[in-house]
Amino acid sequence: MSDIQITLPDGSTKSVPAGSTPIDVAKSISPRLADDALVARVNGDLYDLGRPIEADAKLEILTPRSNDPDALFVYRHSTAHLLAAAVMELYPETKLGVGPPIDNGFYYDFQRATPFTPEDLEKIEKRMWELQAKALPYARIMTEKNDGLSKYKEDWMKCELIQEKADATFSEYTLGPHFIDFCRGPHLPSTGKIKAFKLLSVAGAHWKGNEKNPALQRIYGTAWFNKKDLDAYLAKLEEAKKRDHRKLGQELDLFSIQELAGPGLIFFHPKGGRVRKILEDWMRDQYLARGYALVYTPHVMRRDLWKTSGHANFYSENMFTPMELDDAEYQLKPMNCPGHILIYRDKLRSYRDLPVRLGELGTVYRYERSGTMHGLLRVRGFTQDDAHIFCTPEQIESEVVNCLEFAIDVLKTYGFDSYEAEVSTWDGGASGKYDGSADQWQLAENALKRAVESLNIVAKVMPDEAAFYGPKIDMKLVDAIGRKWQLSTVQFDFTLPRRFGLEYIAEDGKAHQPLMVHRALYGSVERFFGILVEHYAGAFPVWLAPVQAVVMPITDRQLEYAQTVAKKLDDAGVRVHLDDRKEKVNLKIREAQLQKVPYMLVVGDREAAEGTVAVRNRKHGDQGAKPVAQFIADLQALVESKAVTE
RNA sequence: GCUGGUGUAGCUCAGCAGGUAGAGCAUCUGACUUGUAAUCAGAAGGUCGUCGGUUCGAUUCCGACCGCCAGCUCCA
Repeated sequence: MSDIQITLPDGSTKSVPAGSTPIDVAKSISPRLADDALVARVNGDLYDLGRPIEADAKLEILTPRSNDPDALFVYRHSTAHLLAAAVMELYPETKLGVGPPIDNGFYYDFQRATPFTPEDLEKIEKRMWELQAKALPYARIMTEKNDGLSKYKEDWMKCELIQEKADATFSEYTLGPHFIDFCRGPHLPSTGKIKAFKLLSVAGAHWKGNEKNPALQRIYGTAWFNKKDLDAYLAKLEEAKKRDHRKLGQELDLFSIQELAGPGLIFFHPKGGRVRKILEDWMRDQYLARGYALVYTPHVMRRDLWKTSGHANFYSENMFTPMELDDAEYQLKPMNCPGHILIYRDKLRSYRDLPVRLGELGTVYRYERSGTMHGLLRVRGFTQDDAHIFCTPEQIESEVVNCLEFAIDVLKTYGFDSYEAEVSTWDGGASGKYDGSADQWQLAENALKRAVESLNIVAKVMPDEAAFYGPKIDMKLVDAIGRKWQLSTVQFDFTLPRRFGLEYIAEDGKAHQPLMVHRALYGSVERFFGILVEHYAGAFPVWLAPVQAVVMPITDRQLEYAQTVAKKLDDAGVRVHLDDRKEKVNLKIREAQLQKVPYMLVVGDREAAEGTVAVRNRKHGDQGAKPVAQFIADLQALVESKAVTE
C-alpha cells in the first residue's frame, strides 16, 4: 500500500498509509489529541474521525479546545441525533423529520399522534444521558439509493428527503440499535463525547417550513462542550427573561396592550410617554439639523393612491381592509412613502431643489397575522422615523454616506457600541423578479458599497437579498447581552418614482426621474423603545429616565423643605417626583430602587438645616450629602453628555 | 393563520375527584414621626377571559370564540 502525505496545521507533514483515518493520525501525534478529538477537517471538508483519507491532504483535528464553530456545529448535530435515538427508543412509532444544529443548540422534528409533554422531555433527556453513558458509536454506512428508499419506507419524510437530495450512493448514520438516519454527517465518534446539553422546549413546526405541509413537533435543545458553557448559556437565557421589555414595561408602568382595544396596539403610559418624547424630540431635532424637512401626512388615504403605489396589489395582505366613505374606498396607511411622494410631486422640481429630504414620525398600520405579535417588537400600529430622499444620480453617494453617519450617530447616542451592516444586492437580473434597470441597480449598489467603504464600516454583502424595488443596507446593533437587533435601513426604490411619474428638470432643461431612497433609523419608535428597555434592563440612562430623582423627606417635619427642593429641581428641568407619603424612608428607597430611578434624595433635619440633599444612586448606593445646586449641576452634566454611566 | 400550552382580585399566584373562591403585595382607613431595599392593625376588592353545552348544581367537565406564552410562517 502506498503512503500519502498529511500536512498538519503547523505546516509539518506526516507520511501515513493511504486509507488511514484522522483518528489514526491523531493517535500518532498524541494520545491526548486522539482522546479529545471530535471531528476532522480534511482539505477544508469536515470528516468523521473514522473516515479513511485516500490521497495527500491537509488535516486538522478539531477538539473542544479548537474553539471552532464547525466543531461545535458537528457536536450539536450529533446531540440532535442523540435526541432522536432516545425518542425512537421511548416512542418507536414516531416518524423522523430533520434535526439540524442551530445557533446555541439544535432541534429535531418529529411526527407523532400525541404531543410531547414537559414530562416526556424529562424522560427523553434522561434516556439521552443513558445513551451518552454507553458511549455509542455514530457509525457511517454507505447505502444505494434504492436500498435506502425501501429501508425507510416507514418514514415518509426521510423518503422524501432521499428522493430529493441523495446521490446514487449516500451516507447514513446509526446510533444504537433503534436509530438510523439519512444524513450527510459528519458526526462525533461516540455519544461519550457529548458532555453538556439540555432539552429546552417543544414547539410546533411544519414539514419543510411550509404551513400547508403536515404539522410536526419540534424539540429544541442546547448543547455545549462543557457544563460551564452550558450554565453560562442558561444564565444568559435567564438574564434575557429578566430584561424582557413586556415584563419590565408592566413593572415600570411604561406601556400596555389592552385586550379591549386589540392585539398589537400599544398604549404608552405616562412614564413610557415621557421617554418616547425624548426619543422623538431628539430625532426631529436631528432631522432639522441634517437638512431634512419635517412633514405630516394623513393616516387614511384613498385606495386609489394605494393602487397607484402598487401596495393595494403586492402589499394588500398586510393592509387593514378598506373602509367605504362617500362612495370612495379609503385605507389606513401601511407606509409613509406615497404620502411623501405626493408632497414631492405637488410642484415642479428643479435639479437645484435636490436633494429633497422629507421626514416624518409617521404612524403606520399593518395587518400582522394573529400569532405573530410580540410586545413592542412586532405590532399592528407603529411609528416609523421615516424619511424619503429624492436626488440626482450624482448625489446618491453622499446621501447614502449621510444616512449611514446619521444611523451610526443614533447607535452611539443611545449607548450601543457595536453593530453590523449588511448590503443586500440583486441577482444581476437573472430571475426577472427585480424591478428597475441594470444601470440603476449598478449605480445604487456601487453607491452603497462605496459609502460603506468610505466610512470604514465592515459590511457583509448579501447577494439576492435585496427588496424587489431596490438594493439596501441594514444596520444591526449588538445589545448589552450580545443579542443582535435589526435597526436602521437605507433602501433604494426604483419602482415608486416610476409609478408616480416623479420628475425634476435637470440642467439640460429636460425632465428626469429622480432617485428615491427610503430610510428609517430607529426603524419603529415602539420597537426601538423596546430594544432600549431590554438593553438597559429597564434602568434607562439619566438623560432618558422617565423619573430622574425622587425626593424623600424622612418625616413630615421636612415636608416643606422637600417641597422647595423638588421645586428647584423641577424649575431646573429635572424630572423629579416628591414622595411625600407618610412612609418610612426604607420603603420609599425600596420602591424607587425597584422602579430603577437613578437618584434618591433623602432629606432629613440635617439636610434641611444645611440646604443639602443626601444623594443615593440606584447603582452605587449612598453618595453622601450635596448642596441642592451642586446636585442639579451634576445631573445636568450627565444629561448634557447623555452619559450611560452615573 | 398553524401546532402546543395557558387565562382565578390592580400585580404575583394558590385552590376546586363539580356544591358559586383564598394568600401576599398594591388600594382605602387608622395608629406609628421613622436616616438608605418592605412598620403594624383593620376594611374593601372577584358574574374564576367570553359565549354555549352537559348537570339538580359549573370557576372546576365538554365545545366554540377571544387574549396571552413558546415556536412555525412572516417581518420594522
